[in-house]
Amino acid sequence: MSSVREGTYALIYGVVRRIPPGRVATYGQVARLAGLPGRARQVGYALHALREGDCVPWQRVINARGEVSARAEPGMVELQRQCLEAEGVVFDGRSRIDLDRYGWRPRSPR
DNA sequence: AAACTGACTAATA
DNA sequence: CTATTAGCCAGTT
Repeated sequence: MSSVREGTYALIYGVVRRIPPGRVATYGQVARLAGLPGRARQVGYALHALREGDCVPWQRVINARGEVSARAEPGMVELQRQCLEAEGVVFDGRSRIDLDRYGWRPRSPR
C-alpha cells in the first residue's frame, strides 16, 4: 500500500538504518532522504526517543558541522564518538569528522 | 486539549 | 570565527 501513514519517526529510522558502517549522515540529510525536507530537528527528536534494542545506528547521525551534537546525558557524546571510531571513522584535532570523506553518499558506489 | 520539550540548519550580521 | 533569528514538527504531560 501506498501511503503507509507511518509515524514520522518510523520514516526517519528507516533512513538511519540504511547508513552503512563507517559512514555518517547529517540530520538534515536524513530528513531529506526520509522525505521530510527542512525537518532536521525532528530527526534529532526521533533519535532521542530511541531505545536500546531498536537496532537503529543512531551514532551515525551527526550535525552539519561534522561534529557529534551535544546530548542531554553526559557521556553520550563520547560514547557516540567511540562507536564511530570503532567503525573506522576518524575525528580530526577538533573532534570533527570530514564529511567530504566519511559522509554517506546514497546511490553512490562505495 | 493547550503547553511543553527537544540529538538541527541555513541565513545574516 | 561567534551570535542571533527564524523555520520546523510530533510525542508527552
